[in-house]
Amino acid sequence: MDKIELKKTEILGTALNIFANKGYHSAKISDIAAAMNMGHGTFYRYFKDKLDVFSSVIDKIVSEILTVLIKEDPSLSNNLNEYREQLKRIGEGMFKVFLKDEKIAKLIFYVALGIDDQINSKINRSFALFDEYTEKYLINGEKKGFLKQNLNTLNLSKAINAMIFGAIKDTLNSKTPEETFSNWLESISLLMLEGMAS
Amino acid sequence: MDKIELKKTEILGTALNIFANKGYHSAKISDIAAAMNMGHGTFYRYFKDKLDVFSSVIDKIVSEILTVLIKEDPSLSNNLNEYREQLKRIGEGMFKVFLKDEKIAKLIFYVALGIDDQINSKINRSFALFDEYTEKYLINGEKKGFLKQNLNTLNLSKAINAMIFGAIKDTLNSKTPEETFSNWLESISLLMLEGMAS
Amino acid sequence: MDKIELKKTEILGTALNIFANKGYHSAKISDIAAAMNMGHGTFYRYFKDKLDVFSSVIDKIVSEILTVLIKEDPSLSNNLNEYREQLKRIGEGMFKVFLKDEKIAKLIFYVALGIDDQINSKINRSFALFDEYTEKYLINGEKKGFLKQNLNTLNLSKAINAMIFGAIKDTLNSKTPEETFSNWLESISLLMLEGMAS
Amino acid sequence: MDKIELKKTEILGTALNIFANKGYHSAKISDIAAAMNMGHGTFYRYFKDKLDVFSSVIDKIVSEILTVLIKEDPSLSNNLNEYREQLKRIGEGMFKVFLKDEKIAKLIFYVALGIDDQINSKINRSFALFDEYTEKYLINGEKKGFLKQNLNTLNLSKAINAMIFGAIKDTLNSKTPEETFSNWLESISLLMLEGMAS
DNA sequence: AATGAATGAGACTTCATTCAT
DNA sequence: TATGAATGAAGTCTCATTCAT
Repeated sequence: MDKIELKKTEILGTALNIFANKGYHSAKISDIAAAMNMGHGTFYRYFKDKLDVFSSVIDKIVSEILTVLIKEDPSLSNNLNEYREQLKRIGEGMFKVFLKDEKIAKLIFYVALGIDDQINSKINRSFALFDEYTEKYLINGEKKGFLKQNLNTLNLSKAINAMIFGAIKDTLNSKTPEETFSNWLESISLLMLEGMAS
Repeated sequence: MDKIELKKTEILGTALNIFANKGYHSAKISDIAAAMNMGHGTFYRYFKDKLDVFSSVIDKIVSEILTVLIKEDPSLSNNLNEYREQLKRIGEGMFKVFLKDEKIAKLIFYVALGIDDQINSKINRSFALFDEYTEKYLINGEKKGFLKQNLNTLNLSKAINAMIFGAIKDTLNSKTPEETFSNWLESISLLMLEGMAS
Repeated sequence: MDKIELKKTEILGTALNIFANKGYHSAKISDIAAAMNMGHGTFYRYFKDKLDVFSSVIDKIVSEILTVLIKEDPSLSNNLNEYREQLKRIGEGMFKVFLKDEKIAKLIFYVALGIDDQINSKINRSFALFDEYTEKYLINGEKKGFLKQNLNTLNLSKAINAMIFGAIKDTLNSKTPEETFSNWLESISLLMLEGMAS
Repeated sequence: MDKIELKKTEILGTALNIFANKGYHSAKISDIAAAMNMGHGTFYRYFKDKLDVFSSVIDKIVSEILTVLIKEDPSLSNNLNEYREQLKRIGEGMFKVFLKDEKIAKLIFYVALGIDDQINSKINRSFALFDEYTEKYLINGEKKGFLKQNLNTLNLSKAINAMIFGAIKDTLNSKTPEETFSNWLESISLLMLEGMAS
């Protein structure tokens, strides 16, 4: 990574913080530059304009998340118990990515929405990727026989991810994030596997 | 409703459209005024400032949603089949509110986020109300015995609502909204009641 | 005085208060109308525009002051002692006019300045009248022999009036107006008659 | 003085002219910017807002006046003749400050009044300083014996300053300022020292 | 005669972006 | 390469004045 790439990365980190704290419109280029201890004109040597940094911040976040996601092999689990374990691991991974630095979740779930159509579809595409990935687990479970057959796997994946993202948003506002998230995981697990019917 | 109240309502409707189309920051007061065929100074006879209209738009939406929600009596269903029917009715109610005019969903789920702390907490409070309301159904099911006992009803309600809101957002982007939403409902229903485990 | 004249007078009184409290630019026509319990459109039936009321308020004040001034006959006093008495009476008259309703002084000495050239010259002309009137006393004193001969009466009148207006302004800001004003009168009297040289 | 300080000073000079010509409310930021041949956004790099420049203009004027005032030592004169000479010098100093650039007097005596409470008290405080300074001369004269004993020095100082400021205002409107001011000084001197009584 | 809804000119202020140094 | 002074488009809001009722 050359010097320029290095500086860009540094700016992205700073910008992420500022955007998460202030929102897109209230964050000023000069805020970012000031936080970097550089003249705000210098900013434009590294990014075309404000939307360019923001877009890059989103890119970086999405790719980080996908990196974590990909670590786990969807075809690993062979029975319900192993799947339960796997779910727990995935959940913990998500927790680490999103909540270790809550700025990331704030950006993806709040700040990035409604700024620009390009950003919108970028985020939608990422969520679609998440959905596809989750689906792989369901397909594995179907194949291995520990999940029901003929599930509408894509739809179910979307529903599961909706719960996961709900968990993350709720945890963001919680004063006891670890506990909150763990409660969510339990509920999600119950709904996914046994359902609530007696 | 007197003349002023009437005009305010009319402005609110127009503002909802403009905000949904352009987002909060890109929507100009003069856009709203132009769409109403009135001078932009006139706007300020009816609302204190930009945030005031926006806030009022949100209020109106939330109250409309709650009105629909309250129509259904949570203690109505006595067994799983009746509950399934009820779920379907609720889903269709939501569908009508949010998707009849997709602007409403766009505003609540995209535009309103991250503008202002007051707006944020207003929306959070509404979501909390939705959660409480959903919980009533679960408690009824527990009491009547067609749902498992000792469920963590609040957490489960949040998870269920996360799915419902996920359904709405997904449907917003869909080209065949009715079908999309109906698929979602089926998946939600499966997860809620039986789960996916074989 | 017909009905219209009556209403105009009433508005002038109200306007005087509002202008004195808020200053010319911060006082709104609607403030005046509201204080009169009338629609602000009605205002324009009685006065051409904002400057018109303000100008009329000034006119009214000036004419009131002149009325008080003229009451005293400059040629009344025949010796220094009578003149001293007369000075005291004049001072008390000023005190009554300006300080009974301190709004009047505030308007003339603060609010009215720098609004408009026409207003400026109107006020300057009034002050010139005061000067001329004061001069009559000096001329009388000269003639009667209790003042020095060959005084530059006009200049001295201006200087004396400057002190009197200084007294009024200072008294405006004082917490013990009566005492403050009486101290001023004493000093003015000393300077006018004996001077400070030992 | 660095570059920024230099530019601020330049703007202050321009602003003084514009405010004196148009008055506070009619003077637009864009007037100042145009007179400086700069974009009106540039103005805000140097001053927070309109009131900020105005306040700074006043500060500058007051400090200039005080500088002139302090030059003369109140304890310098030892007898009436020396005091007369001194009075003349002070008068000429004032004349130079205020009337060399009549804008200054216009601002202090007309424009600055009634804009803002902070400005008001700033100006009142300056006038109080003038009074205190004038009082020092009287006290010196009392001590040296060429003025009467037991004078109410503060009150007399206020009265004297009122005459001086009256002189300045009158001179502002005069077509022969030097002559007008010199006439005033003579009258003031007469009143201060001998009085008019025969 | 009285009203007050409507108007829009006009002023302030912000901040992304440019560019000369 | 870095800077930060300069810019001006753009948007919010106010309020004197008009005019239809």
